Amino acid sequence: MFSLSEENYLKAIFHLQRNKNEEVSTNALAHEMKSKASSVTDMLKKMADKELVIYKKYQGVKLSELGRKTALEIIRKHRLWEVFLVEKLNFSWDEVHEVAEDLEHIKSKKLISELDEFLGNPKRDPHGDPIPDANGNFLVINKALLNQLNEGDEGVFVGVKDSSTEFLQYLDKNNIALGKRIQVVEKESFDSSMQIKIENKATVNISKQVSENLFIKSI
Amino acid sequence: MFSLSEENYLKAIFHLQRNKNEEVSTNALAHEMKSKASSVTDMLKKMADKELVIYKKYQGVKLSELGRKTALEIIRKHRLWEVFLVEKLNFSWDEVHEVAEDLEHIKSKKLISELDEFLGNPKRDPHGDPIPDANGNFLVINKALLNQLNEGDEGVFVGVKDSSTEFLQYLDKNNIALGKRIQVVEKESFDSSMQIKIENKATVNISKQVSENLFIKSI
DNA sequence: TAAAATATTTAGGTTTGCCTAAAAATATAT
DNA sequence: ATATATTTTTAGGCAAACCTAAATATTTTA
Ligand SMILES: [Mn+2]
Ligand SMILES: [Mn+2]
Ligand SMILES: [Mn+2]
Ligand SMILES: [Mn+2]
Repeated sequence: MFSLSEENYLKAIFHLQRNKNEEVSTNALAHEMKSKASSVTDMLKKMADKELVIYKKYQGVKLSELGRKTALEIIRKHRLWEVFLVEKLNFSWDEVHEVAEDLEHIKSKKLISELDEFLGNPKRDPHGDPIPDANGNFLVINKALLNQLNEGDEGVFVGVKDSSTEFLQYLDKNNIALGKRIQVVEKESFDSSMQIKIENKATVNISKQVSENLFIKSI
Repeated sequence: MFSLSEENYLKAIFHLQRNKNEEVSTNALAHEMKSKASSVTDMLKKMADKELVIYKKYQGVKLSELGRKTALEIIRKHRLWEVFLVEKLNFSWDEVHEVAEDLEHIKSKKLISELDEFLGNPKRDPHGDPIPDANGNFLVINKALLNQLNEGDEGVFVGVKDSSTEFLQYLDKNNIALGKRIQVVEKESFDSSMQIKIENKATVNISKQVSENLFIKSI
């Protein structure tokens, strides 16, 4: 249906749009795609012709309904494969992204619906991100970034914003795993670092860079 | 490492070479790749530069050691994915080929070694073809095509030569499945058709086209 | 063994998805 | 409001993997 490159553009635009309906800039997209602005302009013209995106010169781009639907299909596949790799093939959560990046482009309706069922219709991937169903619907959970909580607040760690290998390995090392209960013990206004308690046991000090990449669901 | 197209060429050359060390002709390869002779000549020059093949103008082509090793890696992946699809995702043996054709190009050492283990290190794929191990070694079984047997001979059905959807579905319909014992009841010299007995029960009449595509291991 | 048939290669294009450099539009600062 | 900086687009190219048509080699046949 669509080329590998088109699919990757769709995903990138989707992620840059976030929930909002905002336009995405050529430069932002070039950065996300690790490519050049001129290449992006090229591609956006082609994708607009195919009605995958709404693009107006100098005005940025957003996904059309078709584009959004297609992006969600790819994200569904990406996240299902990540679950497969972790649950069935002993991958750790910091190893799955690269491989899923390729697997997400395999085109077979049956493959993905059977995989979904084989995995027990999981609702979230190993990083806590929601897995869209076959119609593109997914659960939006009420979560906040840890750095927005106040002293004494507590909640459950439900997702990461940054899912780079380095960050995930840092979390492993500090025993910060999905599903664990986290309490803000102290906030240092000077550098925005935080002291947190994990599962009422270990107390760790984390930098602003860490706390602004952890999603917490309040309880 | 190598492009999707290069990998498909390697596999095609491997299959056309069969066990023999014979040269493969440009035309044969074009036919196998569903492409044109001129495109094949183009590609062979590039692949020879990369030392994947040994190619001499007008003389045909064969795989280098590197080419053979790489081809076997792709075949290993193809067949492991086929097993996965049949054993874990409820695909039937006539549905797996197309999807495996794409999955075989995913590049991850860990993925394939873990998949192998997850599947219990299978030795054959759903069509009876041997699965090479990580070093490219595989079992060669002593088998013959059914049409080469004589009246009264018997053996076990261990593989198909033609693995097209149509042929596999024909076999399903006639209850001819891998592992079943087959006995030649009668051979019609006129049209080379055969009457065979399956598991000492059903007697079926099969055409030459069928019998020359079934591999039998004598017992 | 020479003509005819067939197979293979070369020449010259196309499309996709990239690139650099230059031009044009938009945004920011004075 | 104008000058400057930044962003975006256009122009012109490139490599991969195809294609058709024409040229050349090889094989077959008479
Ligand atoms: Mn991708
Ligand atoms: Mn993920
Ligand atoms: Mn393939
Ligand atoms: Mn097979």
